[in-house]
Amino acid sequence: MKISTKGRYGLRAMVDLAVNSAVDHVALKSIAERQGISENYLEQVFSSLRKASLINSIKGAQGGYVLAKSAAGITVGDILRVLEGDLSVIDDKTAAGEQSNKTEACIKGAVWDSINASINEVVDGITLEKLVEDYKKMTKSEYHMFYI
Amino acid sequence: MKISTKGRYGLRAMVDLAVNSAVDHVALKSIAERQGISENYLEQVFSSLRKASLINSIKGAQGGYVLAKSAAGITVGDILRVLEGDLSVIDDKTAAGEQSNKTEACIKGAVWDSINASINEVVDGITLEKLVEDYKKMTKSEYHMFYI
DNA sequence: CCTTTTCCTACTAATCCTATAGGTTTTATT
DNA sequence: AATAAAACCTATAGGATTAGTAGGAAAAGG
Repeated sequence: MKISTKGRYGLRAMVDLAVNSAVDHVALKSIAERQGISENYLEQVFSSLRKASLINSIKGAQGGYVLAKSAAGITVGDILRVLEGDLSVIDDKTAAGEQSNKTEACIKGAVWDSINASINEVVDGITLEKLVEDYKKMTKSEYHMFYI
Repeated sequence: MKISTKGRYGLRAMVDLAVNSAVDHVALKSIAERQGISENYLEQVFSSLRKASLINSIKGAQGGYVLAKSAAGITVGDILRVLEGDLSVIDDKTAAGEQSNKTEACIKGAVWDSINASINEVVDGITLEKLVEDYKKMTKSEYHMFYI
């Protein structure tokens, strides 16, 4: 029932990228440093995100990454599904295999399907843009707290 | 992001127990047979459920298990928390360790906390009694479909 | 007693997670 | 053209977790 580091790091990196790639593309190294994530490991995460067309890469020296579309058009669900696989609490194969059991079938209908639906509703309702706004508010308010 | 066999088997076994212990207590062996679960493995599951006071045991020959309280007083959340640990998608230690990271802190507030809340809302809103009713309806309707 | 059943603990094979390591290719800059 | 910076790719490995297996100890009914 846990989200792995791939999902957590990936989401953080996407927020970081959205915040920092507003002007220009961003090298993975700088994201890894800011977020305290191993460069090699983050590469694997970005590889998945790129193949899923959530980010684009510019190769070669002075290359880097940018969002493939606007932050408003990318949801947390889009990101997590790429990195965690589908977000249902029971995987489809297991469900299909045990569907012949009446007890399991009835639990699936009442419990698993409801949990899945509610998780998807949450993650599909939060855009990267929203997270960027939250982040900016947070850093802005800390600035005031410090200087006033 | 998956619920393990402990949670799935445990929930099935609890529904089975609720259905079959209405009259008398039930031997683990019979539940294991009906549900197609290894007896030894189900023992470990029941050990946890007993220690959490969700079921009571009668030791010795002709012994067995019964629900510790009415099916209406036991929720899916009660059962899953015993068998899966807490149902949050990020465990507390991880969250605390990375809380100093501003990006992570803002993701936690907007994403992880929301997912956790929605999962808990679902599982705490479904009682074992509800599942038993569903199960009975299901078997009843199959009976009609077959004979009419 | 003897059998049934709960209760307890140790072990293991397999899988998944979390990286690490090191190389290849592409491209801007000098 | 050479160099360096960066993306891109693949293999491997240690550790943790999962999903069970195995076998015996203790309790209680007949």
